[in-house]
Amino acid sequence: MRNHSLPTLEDVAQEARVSTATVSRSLNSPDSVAEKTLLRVQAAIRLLGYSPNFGARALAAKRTNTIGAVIPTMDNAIFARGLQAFQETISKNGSTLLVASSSYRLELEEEQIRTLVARGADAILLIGENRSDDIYEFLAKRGIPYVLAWNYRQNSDHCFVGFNNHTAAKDMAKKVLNLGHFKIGMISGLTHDNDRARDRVLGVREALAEHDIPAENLALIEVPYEFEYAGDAIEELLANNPRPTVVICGNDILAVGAVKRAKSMGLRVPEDISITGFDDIEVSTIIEPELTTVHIPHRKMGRIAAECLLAMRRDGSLSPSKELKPIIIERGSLCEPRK
Amino acid sequence: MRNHSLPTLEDVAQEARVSTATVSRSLNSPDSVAEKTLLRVQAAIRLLGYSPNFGARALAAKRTNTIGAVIPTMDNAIFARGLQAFQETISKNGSTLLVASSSYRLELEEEQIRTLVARGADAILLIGENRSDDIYEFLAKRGIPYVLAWNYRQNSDHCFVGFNNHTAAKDMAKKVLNLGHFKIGMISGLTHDNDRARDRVLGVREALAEHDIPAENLALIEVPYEFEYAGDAIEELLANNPRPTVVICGNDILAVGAVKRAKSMGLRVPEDISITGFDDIEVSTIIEPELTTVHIPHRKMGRIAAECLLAMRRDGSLSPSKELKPIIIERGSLCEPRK
DNA sequence: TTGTAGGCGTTATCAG
DNA sequence: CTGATAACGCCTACAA
Repeated sequence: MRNHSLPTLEDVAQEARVSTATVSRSLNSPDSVAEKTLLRVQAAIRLLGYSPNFGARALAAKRTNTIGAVIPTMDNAIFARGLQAFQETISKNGSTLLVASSSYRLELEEEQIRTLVARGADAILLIGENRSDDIYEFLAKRGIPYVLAWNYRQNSDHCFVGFNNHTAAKDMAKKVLNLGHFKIGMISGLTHDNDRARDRVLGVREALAEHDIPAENLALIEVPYEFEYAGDAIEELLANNPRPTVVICGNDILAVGAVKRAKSMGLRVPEDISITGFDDIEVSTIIEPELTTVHIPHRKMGRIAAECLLAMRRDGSLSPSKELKPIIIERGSLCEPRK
Repeated sequence: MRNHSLPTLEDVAQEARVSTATVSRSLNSPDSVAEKTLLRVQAAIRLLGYSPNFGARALAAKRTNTIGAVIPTMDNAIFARGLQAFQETISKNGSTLLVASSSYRLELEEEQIRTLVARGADAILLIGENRSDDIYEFLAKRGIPYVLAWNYRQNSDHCFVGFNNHTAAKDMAKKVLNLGHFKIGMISGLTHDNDRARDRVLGVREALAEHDIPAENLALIEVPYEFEYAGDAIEELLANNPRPTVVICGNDILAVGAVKRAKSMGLRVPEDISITGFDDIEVSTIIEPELTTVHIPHRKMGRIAAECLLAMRRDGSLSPSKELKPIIIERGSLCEPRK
């Protein structure tokens, strides 16, 4: 298992009886090489099983064709679909994807970003906008373009590719309120360090305010994005008096956990308690009843984020933000409150 | 967004009034540098905001500290949990993970592997063993260690970190048969190019044979790992006469799809039709009834695979294979056939 | 269209 | 413990 010193540009050059420069050109701009020469070089490359050395190439060309992404977690499906689309677009463009996950922890994310950059990532995908200015400065200083996905803001210096979490959540809340719900529970993800979660809470709050429902009518619990926590949370919410008739969840994972627990407590969903989700990931149609939730076009978001990033790297300029429109999907987990 | 030419080793050396060699040593083997000098160097590094250039480092050191992984898909949860654990272990060791997915396509996988290697991956995680010899030769020739996960074979030249799909599926089939089922349906993933799927089918077949059940009693359908396909498949199976009393599924995704469709056809699971899964991913406890399935210790597998890979890279020798033991988890989707 | 040659930022080998 | 200095493999003006 030793490193039988691989063939280099030089070896290929000798084999093809040309200079290393010509071999390099055959690789990077075949058009500028004579047909005959090109063929000879390619033959030599195949014969020797040559493939370029990444480090050397990165060093000389000052780019790696590598794009980094730091996502909060790979453990559940929230980011899976979007990331898959992102990666497909990236590799279709001849670049590779470097992934790291931060476990929703800011300091870890910062470290991962720096690592990716050190590893030569020449563009980066980040989730949301919530991180220290240091990092943005760090990236700016190195001229590394980045896209912030899963969120959207107007008039920002950043390039967002995502959706307005605030209005999306607000729309869902309005739908809930229009149905006649008056006493509301909400299970949110941890809002500390998470702008998406925070915006969703604010959206719900705003909807209540506009419907002249007192803020005390909203019982809010924050938990990590895990089934069990959501279960405990809904149990707590249901212990309130008067008990809420609906529980708005910050995402589908939480909603599924809440539905499961509610059912195991002997409640019927949605007759006894309505529950709504957010994201429209796979599980939302596996649970029974299926979740009424906010559909996010994850694949589209991933693809567009990739396109923006590639464009920014290519042109060296800031790409305009792209806003995607969430849609509420009505399935079975939300209905009118019982009289 | 300019590239204000970043500080180099040389800059740091000047600032700290030492040679570049000393700076390099301060970074890579701090112990071999005098306390005083070290402090001066570190101060300079901080002052200048220096961070080493990856390409140059890779070029000079002949290693990248990058580990690659090619998985069939990131789109569903099958590999998510294991990969997350893999990545955690990798990064705890100061290496980074490079991920690519092959969409279950062999030629794409080959391309991805070559790309990862070209990108400087100095060790690689692969799923299963089913690929051309060319690739194994390619890796061997470059001295790049690899681990094959999600499968296990004895007396192999490869390092496997996984489980015996054959016996795991066979055990499940035996449990089914011992319950008295006699007419069996099976929904498998596409076995072409997929050794895990193939082994699972073989395991089921073998169990039948040992129970003296004629091979014709097994109705087998192969489909891609997607809910809808599984739904169509079970519909087809249930149209058989006599109809099977149980459907063994190649994984949980298929099982969930099958359960959903069976229920929507008005059948009760498991009273009218038993259905079993494989993997024990999240969805298996979300569907109702919860899936009786084969539990695979995904996180453990990911962690161990990483440890093996790191060891192989460190020692330059083949690491022994590790076998993990699947366990059948009994939940509600399997019961005795009705008389 | 092709070749020459300098340089990219580190590491590693030797002396000192 | 520290400092020169030669690789490392490729890219890219610049020349021819």
